[in-house]
Amino acid sequence: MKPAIPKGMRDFSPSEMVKRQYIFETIKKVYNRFGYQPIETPAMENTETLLGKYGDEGDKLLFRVLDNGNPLNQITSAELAARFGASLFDSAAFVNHISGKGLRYDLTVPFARYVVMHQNDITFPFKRYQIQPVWRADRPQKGRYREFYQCDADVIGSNSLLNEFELIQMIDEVFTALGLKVLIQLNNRKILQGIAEYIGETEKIIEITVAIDKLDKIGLDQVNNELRSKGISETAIEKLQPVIQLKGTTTEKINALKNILAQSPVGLKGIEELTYIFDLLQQLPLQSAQYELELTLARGLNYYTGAIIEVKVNDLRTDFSSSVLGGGRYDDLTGIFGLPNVSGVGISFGADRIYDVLNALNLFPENVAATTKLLFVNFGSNEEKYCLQLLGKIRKLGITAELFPEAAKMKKQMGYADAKKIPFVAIIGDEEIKSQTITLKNMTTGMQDKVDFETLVQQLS
RNA sequence: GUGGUUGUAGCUCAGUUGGUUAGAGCGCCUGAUUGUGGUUCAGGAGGUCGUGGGUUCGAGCCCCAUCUUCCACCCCA
Repeated sequence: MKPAIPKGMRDFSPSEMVKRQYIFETIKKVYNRFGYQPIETPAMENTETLLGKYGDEGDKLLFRVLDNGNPLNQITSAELAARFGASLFDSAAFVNHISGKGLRYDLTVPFARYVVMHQNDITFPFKRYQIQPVWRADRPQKGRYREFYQCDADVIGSNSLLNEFELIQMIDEVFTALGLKVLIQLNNRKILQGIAEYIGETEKIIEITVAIDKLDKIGLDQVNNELRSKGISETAIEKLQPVIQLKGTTTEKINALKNILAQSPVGLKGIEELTYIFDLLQQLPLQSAQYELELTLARGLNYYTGAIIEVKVNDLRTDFSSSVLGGGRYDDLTGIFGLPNVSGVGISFGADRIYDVLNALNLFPENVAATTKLLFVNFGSNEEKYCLQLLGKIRKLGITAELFPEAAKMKKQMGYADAKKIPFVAIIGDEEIKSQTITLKNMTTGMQDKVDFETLVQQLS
Protein backbone atom coordinates (compact mmCIF):
# COMPACT_ATOMS: atom_id res chain seq x y z
CA MET A 1 0.00 0.00 0.00
CA LYS A 2 0.98 3.57 -0.56
CA PRO A 3 2.00 5.42 2.61
CA ALA A 4 -0.01 8.53 3.33
CA ILE A 5 -1.25 10.63 6.20
CA PRO A 6 -4.70 12.14 6.72
CA LYS A 7 -5.61 15.41 5.09
CA GLY A 8 -4.28 18.49 6.83
CA MET A 9 -1.87 16.59 9.09
CA ARG A 10 1.88 16.70 8.86
CA ASP A 11 5.13 14.93 9.65
CA PHE A 12 7.92 16.97 11.17
CA SER A 13 11.50 16.17 10.21
CA PRO A 14 14.53 16.87 12.43
CA SER A 15 15.29 20.22 10.82
CA GLU A 16 11.73 21.35 11.53
CA MET A 17 11.58 19.80 14.98
CA VAL A 18 14.58 21.71 16.32
CA LYS A 19 12.88 24.92 15.28
CA ARG A 20 9.54 23.88 16.72
CA GLN A 21 11.14 22.91 19.99
CA TYR A 22 12.87 26.26 20.13
CA ILE A 23 9.43 27.90 20.05
CA PHE A 24 7.98 25.56 22.67
CA GLU A 25 11.00 25.99 24.93
CA THR A 26 10.87 29.77 24.67
CA ILE A 27 7.21 29.81 25.66
CA LYS A 28 7.68 27.24 28.42
CA LYS A 29 10.51 29.20 29.99
CA VAL A 30 8.38 32.34 30.16
CA TYR A 31 5.39 30.47 31.55
CA ASN A 32 7.56 28.88 34.21
CA ARG A 33 9.13 32.17 35.17
CA PHE A 34 5.69 33.64 35.81
CA GLY A 35 4.73 30.74 38.07
CA TYR A 36 2.51 28.75 35.73
CA GLN A 37 2.56 24.98 36.11
CA PRO A 38 2.19 22.39 33.38
CA ILE A 39 -0.66 19.95 32.96
CA GLU A 40 -1.68 17.63 30.18
CA THR A 41 -5.08 16.29 29.28
CA PRO A 42 -6.00 13.45 26.94
CA ALA A 43 -6.29 13.85 23.19
CA MET A 44 -9.90 12.75 23.41
CA GLU A 45 -12.73 14.08 25.50
CA ASN A 46 -16.24 12.77 25.84
CA THR A 47 -18.54 14.15 23.20
CA GLU A 48 -20.71 15.91 25.72
CA THR A 49 -17.69 17.75 27.10
CA LEU A 50 -16.95 19.13 23.66
CA LEU A 51 -20.32 19.69 22.04
CA GLY A 52 -22.00 23.07 22.32
CA LYS A 53 -18.91 24.87 23.61
CA TYR A 54 -17.74 26.40 20.37
CA GLY A 55 -20.98 27.35 18.68
CA ASP A 56 -22.61 25.58 15.75
CA GLU A 57 -19.55 26.13 13.57
CA GLY A 58 -17.31 24.58 16.18
CA ASP A 59 -19.52 21.54 16.54
CA LYS A 60 -19.17 20.89 12.82
CA LEU A 61 -15.39 21.06 13.06
CA LEU A 62 -15.10 18.47 15.82
CA PHE A 63 -13.39 15.23 14.93
CA ARG A 64 -15.69 12.50 16.16
CA VAL A 65 -14.28 9.14 17.19
CA LEU A 66 -16.24 6.00 16.47
CA ASP A 67 -16.98 3.84 19.50
CA ASN A 68 -14.92 0.69 19.84
CA GLY A 69 -16.40 -2.68 19.03
CA ASN A 70 -19.27 -2.46 16.65
CA PRO A 71 -21.53 0.29 17.91
CA LEU A 72 -24.16 -0.62 15.37
CA ASN A 73 -24.74 -3.89 17.18
CA GLN A 74 -26.55 -1.92 19.82
CA ILE A 75 -29.20 -0.97 17.33
CA THR A 76 -31.48 -3.67 16.03
CA SER A 77 -31.59 -3.89 12.30
CA ALA A 78 -35.30 -3.20 12.35
CA GLU A 79 -34.71 -0.02 14.31
CA LEU A 80 -31.93 0.99 11.96
CA ALA A 81 -34.02 0.35 8.89
CA ALA A 82 -36.83 2.32 10.39
CA ARG A 83 -34.54 5.24 11.14
CA PHE A 84 -32.83 5.20 7.78
CA GLY A 85 -36.09 4.75 5.97
CA ALA A 86 -37.82 7.56 7.78
CA SER A 87 -37.59 10.94 6.15
CA LEU A 88 -37.02 12.45 9.57
CA PHE A 89 -33.91 10.36 10.20
CA ASP A 90 -31.92 12.26 12.79
CA SER A 91 -28.33 11.87 11.62
CA ALA A 92 -26.93 13.98 14.46
CA ALA A 93 -28.56 11.75 17.04
CA PHE A 94 -27.33 8.72 15.16
CA VAL A 95 -23.73 9.99 15.14
CA ASN A 96 -23.97 10.66 18.86
CA HIS A 97 -25.23 7.16 19.31
CA ILE A 98 -22.16 5.57 17.71
CA SER A 99 -19.56 8.13 18.80
CA GLY A 100 -19.11 8.93 22.46
CA LYS A 101 -15.80 10.76 22.23
CA GLY A 102 -13.92 13.18 20.04
CA LEU A 103 -10.55 14.85 19.60
CA ARG A 104 -10.09 18.02 21.59
CA TYR A 105 -10.84 21.24 19.73
CA ASP A 106 -8.89 23.51 22.06
CA LEU A 107 -7.19 23.38 25.45
CA THR A 108 -9.50 25.71 27.34
CA VAL A 109 -12.57 23.53 27.57
CA PRO A 110 -10.58 20.43 28.60
CA PHE A 111 -8.91 22.64 31.19
CA ALA A 112 -12.27 23.73 32.56
CA ARG A 113 -13.27 20.08 32.79
CA TYR A 114 -9.96 19.34 34.52
CA VAL A 115 -10.46 22.10 37.06
CA VAL A 116 -13.91 20.85 38.00
CA MET A 117 -12.74 17.26 38.28
CA HIS A 118 -9.71 18.16 40.39
CA GLN A 119 -11.16 21.08 42.32
CA ASN A 120 -10.35 19.49 45.65
CA ASP A 121 -6.67 19.17 44.81
CA ILE A 122 -6.27 22.62 43.32
CA THR A 123 -5.23 25.73 45.23
CA PHE A 124 -6.84 28.78 43.72
CA PRO A 125 -5.93 30.94 41.96
CA PHE A 126 -4.60 28.16 39.77
CA LYS A 127 -2.08 29.11 37.12
CA ARG A 128 -1.54 26.39 34.57
CA TYR A 129 0.08 26.06 31.21
CA GLN A 130 -0.52 23.41 28.62
CA ILE A 131 1.25 22.80 25.32
CA GLN A 132 -0.49 20.13 23.28
CA PRO A 133 -1.98 19.52 19.87
CA VAL A 134 -5.61 20.20 19.09
CA TRP A 135 -7.65 19.06 16.10
CA ARG A 136 -10.17 20.79 13.91
CA ALA A 137 -11.84 19.30 10.83
CA ASP A 138 -11.39 22.55 8.94
CA ARG A 139 -10.37 22.83 5.28
CA PRO A 140 -6.61 23.35 5.43
CA GLN A 141 -5.18 26.55 3.97
CA LYS A 142 -2.53 29.16 4.67
CA GLY A 143 -1.72 29.14 8.38
CA ARG A 144 -4.47 26.66 9.02
CA TYR A 145 -3.94 23.03 9.88
CA ARG A 146 -6.17 20.20 11.02
CA GLU A 147 -3.71 19.28 13.74
CA PHE A 148 -1.84 22.09 15.42
CA TYR A 149 -0.29 23.00 18.75
CA GLN A 150 -1.70 25.49 21.13
CA CYS A 151 0.37 26.85 24.00
CA ASP A 152 -2.09 27.92 26.65
CA ALA A 153 -1.63 29.75 29.91
CA ASP A 154 -4.65 30.42 32.08
CA VAL A 155 -5.36 31.68 35.57
CA ILE A 156 -8.54 30.37 37.05
CA GLY A 157 -10.15 31.46 40.31
CA SER A 158 -9.14 35.10 40.35
CA ASN A 159 -11.07 38.13 39.16
CA SER A 160 -8.10 40.43 39.41
CA LEU A 161 -7.16 42.36 36.32
CA LEU A 162 -3.54 41.92 37.34
CA ASN A 163 -3.86 38.55 35.62
CA GLU A 164 -4.73 40.18 32.32
CA PHE A 165 -1.75 42.46 32.75
CA GLU A 166 0.55 39.56 33.56
CA LEU A 167 -0.61 37.65 30.50
CA ILE A 168 0.17 40.65 28.34
CA GLN A 169 3.61 40.83 29.90
CA MET A 170 4.17 37.18 29.03
CA ILE A 171 3.11 37.79 25.46
CA ASP A 172 5.67 40.57 25.27
CA GLU A 173 8.36 38.39 26.86
CA VAL A 174 7.82 35.55 24.43
CA PHE A 175 7.74 37.61 21.26
CA THR A 176 10.68 39.68 22.42
CA ALA A 177 12.65 36.48 22.98
CA LEU A 178 11.63 35.21 19.56
CA GLY A 179 12.58 38.52 17.96
CA LEU A 180 9.15 38.94 16.39
CA LYS A 181 7.49 42.34 16.27
CA VAL A 182 3.83 42.07 17.18
CA LEU A 183 0.77 44.17 17.80
CA ILE A 184 -1.36 43.19 20.78
CA GLN A 185 -4.97 44.12 20.16
CA LEU A 186 -7.17 44.50 23.19
CA ASN A 187 -10.89 44.83 23.62
CA ASN A 188 -13.53 43.99 26.17
CA ARG A 189 -16.69 42.03 25.66
CA LYS A 190 -18.51 44.29 28.10
CA ILE A 191 -17.84 47.25 25.84
CA LEU A 192 -19.25 45.31 22.90
CA GLN A 193 -22.29 44.51 24.99
CA GLY A 194 -22.61 48.16 25.93
CA ILE A 195 -22.51 49.10 22.26
CA ALA A 196 -25.21 46.55 21.46
CA GLU A 197 -27.32 48.05 24.21
CA TYR A 198 -26.62 51.57 23.00
CA ILE A 199 -27.86 50.86 19.49
CA GLY A 200 -30.86 48.98 20.86
CA GLU A 201 -29.95 45.49 19.65
CA THR A 202 -28.91 43.84 22.92
CA GLU A 203 -30.05 40.42 21.74
CA LYS A 204 -27.96 40.49 18.58
CA ILE A 205 -24.58 41.00 20.24
CA ILE A 206 -23.05 37.91 18.61
CA GLU A 207 -24.22 38.87 15.12
CA ILE A 208 -22.97 42.41 15.64
CA THR A 209 -19.55 41.40 16.93
CA VAL A 210 -19.04 38.79 14.22
CA ALA A 211 -19.88 41.38 11.59
CA ILE A 212 -17.74 44.24 12.88
CA ASP A 213 -14.86 41.83 13.44
CA LYS A 214 -14.59 41.78 9.63
CA LEU A 215 -14.29 45.54 9.22
CA ASP A 216 -10.59 45.37 8.33
CA LYS A 217 -11.15 42.64 5.83
CA ILE A 218 -14.31 43.49 3.92
CA GLY A 219 -14.83 47.19 4.61
CA LEU A 220 -17.61 49.23 6.11
CA ASP A 221 -20.22 48.74 3.40
CA GLN A 222 -19.98 44.98 3.50
CA VAL A 223 -20.16 45.01 7.29
CA ASN A 224 -23.33 47.07 7.14
CA ASN A 225 -24.78 44.70 4.56
CA GLU A 226 -24.07 41.77 6.80
CA LEU A 227 -25.69 43.57 9.74
CA ARG A 228 -28.78 44.19 7.61
CA SER A 229 -28.93 40.57 6.55
CA LYS A 230 -28.81 39.56 10.22
CA GLY A 231 -31.89 41.64 10.88
CA ILE A 232 -30.31 44.63 12.59
CA SER A 233 -32.52 47.70 12.19
CA GLU A 234 -31.47 50.64 10.04
CA THR A 235 -31.56 53.03 12.97
CA ALA A 236 -29.28 50.71 14.93
CA ILE A 237 -26.84 50.47 12.05
CA GLU A 238 -26.84 54.22 11.71
CA LYS A 239 -26.21 54.62 15.42
CA LEU A 240 -23.35 52.14 15.18
CA GLN A 241 -21.44 53.95 12.44
CA PRO A 242 -19.61 56.56 14.53
CA VAL A 243 -18.80 53.92 17.14
CA ILE A 244 -17.03 51.41 14.92
CA GLN A 245 -15.29 54.16 13.03
CA LEU A 246 -13.81 55.75 16.15
CA LYS A 247 -10.34 57.02 15.39
CA GLY A 248 -7.49 58.38 17.42
CA THR A 249 -5.33 57.31 20.30
CA THR A 250 -6.45 54.79 22.86
CA THR A 251 -7.19 57.59 25.34
CA GLU A 252 -9.27 59.45 22.78
CA LYS A 253 -11.22 56.33 21.90
CA ILE A 254 -11.86 55.58 25.54
CA ASN A 255 -13.04 59.10 26.27
CA ALA A 256 -15.41 59.00 23.33
CA LEU A 257 -16.76 55.65 24.47
CA LYS A 258 -17.39 56.98 27.97
CA ASN A 259 -19.88 59.42 26.50
CA ILE A 260 -21.45 56.96 24.12
CA LEU A 261 -21.90 54.29 26.74
CA ALA A 262 -22.85 56.62 29.59
CA GLN A 263 -26.24 54.92 29.96
CA SER A 264 -24.84 51.39 29.94
CA PRO A 265 -23.49 50.14 33.27
CA VAL A 266 -21.99 47.10 31.56
CA GLY A 267 -20.30 49.22 28.95
CA LEU A 268 -18.85 51.51 31.58
CA LYS A 269 -17.55 48.52 33.51
CA GLY A 270 -15.77 47.37 30.38
CA ILE A 271 -14.17 50.76 29.95
CA GLU A 272 -13.07 50.76 33.56
CA GLU A 273 -11.42 47.37 33.13
CA LEU A 274 -9.61 48.39 30.00
CA THR A 275 -8.48 51.66 31.52
CA TYR A 276 -6.99 49.80 34.47
CA ILE A 277 -4.94 47.61 32.15
CA PHE A 278 -3.82 50.47 29.93
CA ASP A 279 -2.74 52.45 33.00
CA LEU A 280 -0.57 49.57 34.16
CA LEU A 281 0.91 49.22 30.70
CA GLN A 282 1.83 52.86 30.78
CA GLN A 283 3.55 52.59 34.15
CA LEU A 284 5.41 49.41 33.29
CA PRO A 285 6.15 49.56 29.57
CA LEU A 286 6.52 46.45 27.46
CA GLN A 287 9.85 45.57 25.87
CA SER A 288 8.99 45.25 22.21
CA ALA A 289 5.30 44.56 21.67
CA GLN A 290 2.98 47.32 20.54
CA TYR A 291 -0.58 47.40 21.84
CA GLU A 292 -3.82 49.14 21.01
CA LEU A 293 -7.51 49.20 21.71
CA GLU A 294 -9.26 47.51 18.80
CA LEU A 295 -13.02 47.92 19.08
CA THR A 296 -13.74 45.64 16.16
CA LEU A 297 -11.96 42.78 17.86
CA ALA A 298 -14.62 40.29 18.86
CA ARG A 299 -13.33 36.71 18.62
CA GLY A 300 -15.85 34.09 17.73
CA LEU A 301 -15.83 32.11 20.91
CA ASN A 302 -18.98 32.53 22.90
CA TYR A 303 -17.43 32.22 26.30
CA TYR A 304 -15.39 35.42 26.56
CA THR A 305 -16.99 37.84 28.99
CA GLY A 306 -14.32 40.44 29.73
CA ALA A 307 -10.96 41.10 28.16
CA ILE A 308 -10.41 39.98 24.58
CA ILE A 309 -6.83 39.62 23.37
CA GLU A 310 -5.45 38.95 19.94
CA VAL A 311 -1.93 39.27 18.59
CA LYS A 312 -0.95 39.99 15.02
CA VAL A 313 2.44 40.09 13.39
CA ASN A 314 3.64 43.65 13.01
CA ASP A 315 6.34 43.35 10.38
CA LEU A 316 6.07 44.85 6.93
CA ARG A 317 8.22 42.11 5.47
CA THR A 318 5.34 39.66 5.72
CA ASP A 319 1.68 39.82 4.80
CA PHE A 320 0.80 37.10 7.28
CA SER A 321 -2.48 38.44 8.59
CA SER A 322 -3.81 35.59 10.71
CA SER A 323 -3.53 35.99 14.45
CA VAL A 324 -0.68 34.20 16.21
CA LEU A 325 -2.34 34.33 19.62
CA GLY A 326 -5.83 34.60 21.00
CA GLY A 327 -7.22 34.89 24.48
CA GLY A 328 -9.54 36.52 26.92
CA ARG A 329 -11.53 36.25 30.10
CA TYR A 330 -14.42 33.88 30.63
CA ASP A 331 -16.41 34.38 33.80
CA ASP A 332 -18.22 31.10 34.11
CA LEU A 333 -16.61 28.47 31.95
CA THR A 334 -16.67 25.80 34.65
CA GLY A 335 -20.34 26.45 35.36
CA ILE A 336 -21.58 23.92 32.84
CA PHE A 337 -19.43 21.30 34.53
CA GLY A 338 -21.00 22.08 37.88
CA LEU A 339 -18.63 24.61 39.41
CA PRO A 340 -20.25 28.03 39.07
CA ASN A 341 -18.80 31.49 39.60
CA VAL A 342 -15.17 30.69 38.91
CA SER A 343 -13.58 33.20 36.59
CA GLY A 344 -10.68 32.45 34.30
CA VAL A 345 -8.50 34.35 31.92
CA GLY A 346 -5.99 32.95 29.48
CA ILE A 347 -4.01 33.16 26.29
CA SER A 348 -3.04 30.70 23.62
CA PHE A 349 -0.04 30.95 21.33
CA GLY A 350 -0.52 29.34 17.92
CA ALA A 351 2.85 27.62 17.62
CA ASP A 352 2.42 26.50 14.03
CA ARG A 353 1.60 29.97 12.79
CA ILE A 354 4.48 31.44 14.78
CA TYR A 355 6.70 28.85 13.09
CA ASP A 356 5.50 29.89 9.65
CA VAL A 357 6.17 33.55 10.39
CA LEU A 358 9.60 33.03 11.96
CA ASN A 359 10.53 30.87 9.01
CA ALA A 360 9.37 33.39 6.44
CA LEU A 361 11.23 36.18 8.21
CA ASN A 362 14.33 34.10 8.81
CA LEU A 363 14.18 34.74 12.53
CA PHE A 364 15.30 31.36 13.78
CA PRO A 365 18.74 31.65 15.38
CA GLU A 366 21.56 29.88 13.54
CA ASN A 367 22.40 27.63 16.44
CA VAL A 368 18.93 26.12 16.98
CA ALA A 369 20.14 23.12 15.05
CA ALA A 370 22.58 22.00 17.72
CA THR A 371 23.59 18.70 16.20
CA THR A 372 26.39 16.27 16.85
CA LYS A 373 29.78 17.92 17.41
CA LEU A 374 32.03 14.90 17.01
CA LEU A 375 31.83 11.62 15.14
CA PHE A 376 34.10 8.67 15.93
CA VAL A 377 34.95 6.65 12.87
CA ASN A 378 34.40 2.93 13.41
CA PHE A 379 37.25 0.65 12.22
CA GLY A 380 36.19 -2.58 13.90
CA SER A 381 35.60 -4.26 17.23
CA ASN A 382 38.95 -3.37 18.89
CA GLU A 383 38.78 0.26 17.87
CA GLU A 384 35.08 0.36 18.80
CA LYS A 385 35.76 -0.53 22.41
CA TYR A 386 38.51 2.03 22.65
CA CYS A 387 36.29 4.71 21.12
CA LEU A 388 33.38 3.87 23.41
CA GLN A 389 35.51 4.75 26.41
CA LEU A 390 36.43 8.13 24.98
CA LEU A 391 32.86 8.66 23.84
CA GLY A 392 31.59 8.19 27.39
CA LYS A 393 34.05 10.72 28.72
CA ILE A 394 33.20 13.26 26.04
CA ARG A 395 29.47 12.95 26.59
CA LYS A 396 29.96 13.37 30.35
CA LEU A 397 31.53 16.72 29.53
CA GLY A 398 28.29 17.70 27.84
CA ILE A 399 29.54 17.42 24.27
CA THR A 400 27.22 15.81 21.75
CA ALA A 401 29.16 12.96 20.16
CA GLU A 402 28.49 9.66 18.46
CA LEU A 403 30.26 6.58 17.19
CA PHE A 404 29.36 5.28 13.74
CA PRO A 405 27.51 2.04 14.53
CA GLU A 406 29.28 -0.20 12.02
CA ALA A 407 32.71 -0.57 10.55
CA ALA A 408 31.60 0.70 7.19
CA LYS A 409 33.87 2.09 4.55
CA MET A 410 35.57 5.29 5.48
CA LYS A 411 33.87 7.03 2.56
CA LYS A 412 30.49 6.09 3.92
CA GLN A 413 31.35 7.27 7.44
CA MET A 414 32.81 10.55 6.27
CA GLY A 415 29.79 11.05 4.04
CA TYR A 416 27.56 10.54 7.06
CA ALA A 417 29.44 13.22 9.00
CA ASP A 418 29.18 15.51 6.02
CA ALA A 419 25.47 14.99 5.48
CA LYS A 420 24.77 15.52 9.18
CA LYS A 421 27.00 18.61 9.24
CA ILE A 422 29.12 17.21 12.06
CA PRO A 423 32.06 19.62 12.39
CA PHE A 424 34.68 17.20 13.78
CA VAL A 425 35.59 13.60 13.08
CA ALA A 426 37.84 11.50 15.30
CA ILE A 427 39.79 8.83 13.45
CA ILE A 428 41.24 6.20 15.74
CA GLY A 429 42.93 3.09 14.38
CA ASP A 430 45.81 0.84 15.52
CA GLU A 431 48.32 3.57 15.21
CA GLU A 432 46.39 6.08 17.30
CA ILE A 433 45.62 3.49 19.98
CA LYS A 434 49.30 2.63 20.27
CA SER A 435 50.37 6.24 20.55
CA GLN A 436 47.41 7.20 22.72
CA THR A 437 46.44 9.96 20.32
CA ILE A 438 43.40 10.93 18.31
CA THR A 439 43.46 12.02 14.69
CA LEU A 440 41.02 14.91 14.73
CA LYS A 441 39.72 16.17 11.44
CA ASN A 442 38.09 19.56 11.11
CA MET A 443 35.40 19.07 8.48
CA THR A 444 35.08 22.72 7.54
CA THR A 445 38.77 23.33 6.88
CA GLY A 446 39.60 19.76 5.90
CA MET A 447 42.71 19.89 8.09
CA GLN A 448 43.57 17.13 10.52
CA ASP A 449 45.94 16.76 13.45
CA LYS A 450 47.09 14.17 15.94
CA VAL A 451 46.03 15.43 19.35
CA ASP A 452 45.67 14.14 22.89
CA PHE A 453 42.36 13.92 24.73
CA GLU A 454 42.72 17.27 26.49
CA THR A 455 43.39 19.11 23.24
CA LEU A 456 40.41 17.38 21.64
CA VAL A 457 38.10 18.54 24.41
CA GLN A 458 39.54 22.04 24.12
CA GLN A 459 38.91 22.14 20.37
CA LEU A 460 35.30 21.05 20.83
CA SER A 461 34.25 23.38 23.62
C1' G B 1 -19.97 23.13 4.27
C1' U B 2 -19.17 26.61 -0.61
C1' G B 3 -15.87 28.10 -4.82
C1' G B 4 -11.28 27.46 -7.30
C1' U B 5 -6.48 24.87 -7.83
C1' U B 6 -2.86 20.80 -7.90
C1' G B 7 -0.99 15.60 -8.54
C1' U B 8 4.51 12.52 -13.75
C1' A B 9 11.40 9.09 -10.38
C1' G B 10 13.24 10.15 -3.29
C1' C B 11 12.87 15.95 -4.38
C1' U B 12 11.92 20.13 -8.02
C1' C B 13 9.76 19.94 -12.56
C1' A B 14 9.55 19.14 -18.53
C1' G B 15 6.36 16.11 -21.58
C1' U B 16 4.01 19.32 -28.55
C1' U B 17 -2.88 18.58 -32.00
C1' G B 18 -4.14 12.08 -28.20
C1' G B 19 0.57 8.32 -31.59
C1' U B 20 6.68 3.77 -31.00
C1' U B 21 10.47 2.21 -25.45
C1' A B 22 7.70 8.84 -20.50
C1' G B 23 12.57 12.73 -19.88
C1' A B 24 15.93 16.51 -17.22
C1' G B 25 18.34 18.59 -12.93
C1' C B 26 19.29 17.47 -8.00
C1' G B 27 19.58 13.37 -4.65
C1' C B 28 20.72 8.01 -4.05
C1' C B 29 23.98 3.51 -5.11
C1' U B 30 28.80 1.52 -7.30
C1' G B 31 33.69 2.48 -8.96
C1' A B 32 38.17 5.77 -10.03
C1' U B 33 40.38 6.38 -4.08
C1' U B 34 40.57 -1.55 0.50
C1' G B 35 42.42 5.07 6.64
C1' U B 36 39.39 10.39 4.44
C1' G B 37 33.60 13.78 3.23
C1' G B 38 32.23 18.25 0.63
C1' U B 39 34.86 19.24 -5.82
C1' U B 40 35.68 16.10 -10.48
C1' C B 41 35.02 11.81 -13.79
C1' A B 42 32.71 6.94 -15.34
C1' G B 43 28.69 3.74 -14.64
C1' G B 44 23.93 2.15 -12.30
C1' A B 45 19.22 1.63 -9.80
C1' G B 46 14.68 3.94 -9.46
C1' G B 47 7.90 5.32 -12.71
C1' U B 48 0.72 0.96 -11.40
C1' C B 49 2.00 9.09 -14.84
C1' G B 50 -2.69 10.06 -7.29
C1' U B 51 -6.75 6.20 -7.53
C1' G B 52 -11.16 4.00 -10.00
C1' G B 53 -14.17 4.13 -14.17
C1' G B 54 -15.18 5.94 -19.30
C1' U B 55 -14.26 7.78 -24.61
C1' U B 56 -10.72 5.98 -28.48
C1' C B 57 -7.54 1.56 -33.05
C1' G B 58 -4.44 4.14 -29.36
C1' A B 59 -4.74 8.23 -23.14
C1' G B 60 0.47 11.19 -18.95
C1' C B 61 -2.67 14.43 -22.29
C1' C B 62 -9.95 14.16 -23.35
C1' C B 63 -14.62 13.04 -19.95
C1' C B 64 -16.76 11.49 -14.99
C1' A B 65 -16.06 10.17 -9.94
C1' U B 66 -12.92 10.04 -5.78
C1' C B 67 -8.62 11.14 -2.78
C1' U B 68 -4.67 14.62 -2.08
C1' U B 69 -2.13 19.72 -2.38
C1' C B 70 -2.50 24.78 -2.22
C1' C B 71 -5.77 29.22 -2.14
C1' A B 72 -10.30 32.05 -1.00
C1' C B 73 -15.14 32.11 1.72
C1' C B 74 -17.31 30.56 6.48
C1' C B 75 -14.83 30.26 10.91
C1' C B 76 -10.35 30.38 13.52
C1' A B 77 -4.33 29.41 16.67
